Amino acid sequence: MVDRKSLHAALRGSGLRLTRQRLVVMQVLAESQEHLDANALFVRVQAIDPSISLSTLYRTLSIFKEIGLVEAHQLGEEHAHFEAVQDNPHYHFMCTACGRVIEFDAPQVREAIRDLSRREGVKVTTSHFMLAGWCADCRRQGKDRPDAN
Amino acid sequence: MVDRKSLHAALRGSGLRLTRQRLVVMQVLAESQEHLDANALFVRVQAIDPSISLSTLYRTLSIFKEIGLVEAHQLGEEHAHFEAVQDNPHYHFMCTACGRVIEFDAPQVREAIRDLSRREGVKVTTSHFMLAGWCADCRRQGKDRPDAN
DNA sequence: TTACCTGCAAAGGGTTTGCACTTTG
DNA sequence: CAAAGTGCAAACCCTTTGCAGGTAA
Repeated sequence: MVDRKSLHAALRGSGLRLTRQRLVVMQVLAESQEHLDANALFVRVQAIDPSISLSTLYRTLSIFKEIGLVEAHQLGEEHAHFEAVQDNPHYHFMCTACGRVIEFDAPQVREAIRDLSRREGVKVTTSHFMLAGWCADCRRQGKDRPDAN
Repeated sequence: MVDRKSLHAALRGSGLRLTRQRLVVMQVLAESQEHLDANALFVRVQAIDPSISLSTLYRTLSIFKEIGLVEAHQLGEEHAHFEAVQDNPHYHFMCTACGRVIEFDAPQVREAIRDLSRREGVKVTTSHFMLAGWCADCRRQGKDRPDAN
């Protein structure tokens, strides 16, 4: 979803236009494997085109979210982080000591969704599964045992 | 955790005091089965004691969260909602059409956490699993098929 | 008595919006 | 050309904080 053509198509489908600004935002999203917040994205966007404003970034992210091109996460109870949508569903673990994010897949989550859908008759369209704790490195350094200091 | 005594004990354990305000907040939390945001809690708190301020409510929620008496959730990408901690872990489904929240348990989630911990060597301390979509009622009313209108 | 806690009002920080101008299709 | 999009600055909203006066233990 980096190329101009498919982005153009995705937007046109909702009566939206492809602008220079939206192309830049999508490019930045596609290039960032990390999960960036609006500010971090803004820095990268401005590196490409300093004339693009923060409001436009927010408006663009909101639109991309609506048409399913990006997802927003609330990592570690903080403010929103954004990520370009990928093929395989995946989830996040965040280390509360060092901030590292581990992406992982969990087929059990899909099972749980199927169970609930069957039991309650609901139709699930969005799922968030987010873990936090200590990563292996920080545990090794004893950061999970504050008493040991 | 409604009674004065155990709340007092829980607070004392962290060098905190039991005040009139904290007792009222805990009472409101314990009485609300729903998941209320700070404002909704504030209304109920004020119904009991109009002199309690919003800042105190926030400070109290923050303290209760720290000592593990309440949990905060980000339902439907909105702002924080609070809930008194219960015995059995449970998760939430929110209907995007009518706002109804269904609580459910999902043992698979615990499996997924075990898997990740084993695979990555992490220690999970917090887990959020949140689903959204259409509830059975709203599906019946065709709200999941906007095209059908 | 002395930390700790409170209410108030003001500040904070991320996000949204009104407006006049520009640009896409 | 009409409708949609943009930059700017101000507004918004939820939440946090400084402070001077209370209050639990």
